[in-house]
Amino acid sequence: MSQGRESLRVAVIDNDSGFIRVLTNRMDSAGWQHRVLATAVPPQELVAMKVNAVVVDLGVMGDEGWSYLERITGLMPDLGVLVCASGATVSQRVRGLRIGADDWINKPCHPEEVIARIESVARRRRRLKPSSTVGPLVVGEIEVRADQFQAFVAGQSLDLTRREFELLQLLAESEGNVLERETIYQRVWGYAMAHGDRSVDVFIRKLRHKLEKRSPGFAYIHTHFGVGYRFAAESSMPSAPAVAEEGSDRAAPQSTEVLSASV
Amino acid sequence: MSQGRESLRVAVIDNDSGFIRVLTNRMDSAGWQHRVLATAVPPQELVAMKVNAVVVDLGVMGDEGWSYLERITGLMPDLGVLVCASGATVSQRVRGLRIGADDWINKPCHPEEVIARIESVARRRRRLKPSSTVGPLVVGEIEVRADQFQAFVAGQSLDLTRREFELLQLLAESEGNVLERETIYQRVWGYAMAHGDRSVDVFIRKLRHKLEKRSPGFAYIHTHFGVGYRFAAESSMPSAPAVAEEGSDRAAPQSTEVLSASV
DNA sequence: ACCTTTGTTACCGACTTGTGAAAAATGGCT
DNA sequence: AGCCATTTTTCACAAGTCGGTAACAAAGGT
Repeated sequence: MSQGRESLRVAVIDNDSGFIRVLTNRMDSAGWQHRVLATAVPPQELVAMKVNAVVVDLGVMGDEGWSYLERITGLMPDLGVLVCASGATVSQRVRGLRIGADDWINKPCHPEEVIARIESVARRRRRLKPSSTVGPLVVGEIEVRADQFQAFVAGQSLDLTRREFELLQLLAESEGNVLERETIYQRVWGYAMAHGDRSVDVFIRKLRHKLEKRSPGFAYIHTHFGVGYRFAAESSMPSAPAVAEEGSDRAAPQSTEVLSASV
Repeated sequence: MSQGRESLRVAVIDNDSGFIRVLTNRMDSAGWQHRVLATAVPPQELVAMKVNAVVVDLGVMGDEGWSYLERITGLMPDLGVLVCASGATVSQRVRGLRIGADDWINKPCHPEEVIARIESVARRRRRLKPSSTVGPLVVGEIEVRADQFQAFVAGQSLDLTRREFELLQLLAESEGNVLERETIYQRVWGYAMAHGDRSVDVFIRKLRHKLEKRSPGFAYIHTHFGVGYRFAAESSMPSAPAVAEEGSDRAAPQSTEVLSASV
């Protein structure tokens, strides 16, 4: 499992240009995605950005600062909040932490410490909910559920083994794209594919078989000769129209019809 | 506004008597349970104390400090760790945070701020609490009662031991989801699972046995080879009608609407 | 035609899990 | 303290399952 150093998404709410410049530099070299905001934004917007943590200087908001802090910590308990303010007293820091901030560091401060504290806060937050963030993935009639390590068609399990599931998950995630064998092997097996290794082909066959069993009438895995494989739900019925993408409503081959609700 | 201020359990590893006196005073008035240790104790002992957080002065351990810190953060990812040391440099603080400390505050510091930071570090507990406050948990024929540390079928106790109950409770709470052994061990035993440890398997067997005794005709614990276990009440009778749950059939997806168009 | 790439099947060894029992630890009791 | 009953952990072995390899067939490309 190569979960370790995942790139964080961080929002910075501050207008101290010097501080921002050096901080964004550090975040860049750490490979983090970041967004700088000169002023407070509505909490909804922070949600939409899907950030793991937010660094905020309460100074930019004046008296609103406290209530803003309270709002985002109350609304988004999973968000890491690091307050980074100039010349705050002990009682101010205590107040901020009590309200829900995860950490507080006074300026002037070393950017490396800010980075380390963001990491720490994000690490702590992530321990909370490791899995529930990933919603089920739907392609054609297939539903891939990471929390179950399984895929389903109309509620019926495909009985995939671990490797089979991981392969299907990778394919489903990159729906529509052609993946070369080397890429697939690298991402599912975790290391480079030896020359002449046929494991990918064999597992593709196993997957095809199980997909066909539970969802006949669709072809999911398409071979691109000399290149690799592409995953896409296509009707294999000669007379039926092509795709089964979301939104396409048509008569099902069997007696059961599957409607996919949202993206 | 701090509602369910359940008393935290905190261990303090330090020998600075003045600091300790004033800190324990504050913890007492906050209603926390605490234990002061003049020297480092084996991580297992911290596990046994079931503390939510530990405050540690790396000074008391000399060079061992770093490795000790590394050990406890590695072994107990859920433990809040607040380092509280005298005159640490930025790079030392960064190193500590990187190793896994949740926070670092330099002495001399105001005890109220230490209290607030401990709270902040331990705040993740809030999430799990509400589940225990709600009524007993029912899955299939099984009723799990957290207030009694027992589970029942038709009013009959399963005679679970403490560990058995905790394991069953965890499984029942995450009904339908596959839990990996490492996760189970981490959440029931409280620290990281050693490689090759079979305790989870053994207790799963014990649970299965007791569940089978009191509730035959149902299969509750399902093995996912190479992954872990999933808890769900499924009728083991071939012809018998299904579950006493809201979903009428097997592990069913929630995000997909299945419409049967049969005549 | 020729060679290369992919499909398909069967099999064996390695690893995972089930199972019972012994050993160790825990906790109460006198 | 020592003793006993219960619980937890560890161990060894049995039973299963899966993954990767090899070997051959089929299909695609030149």
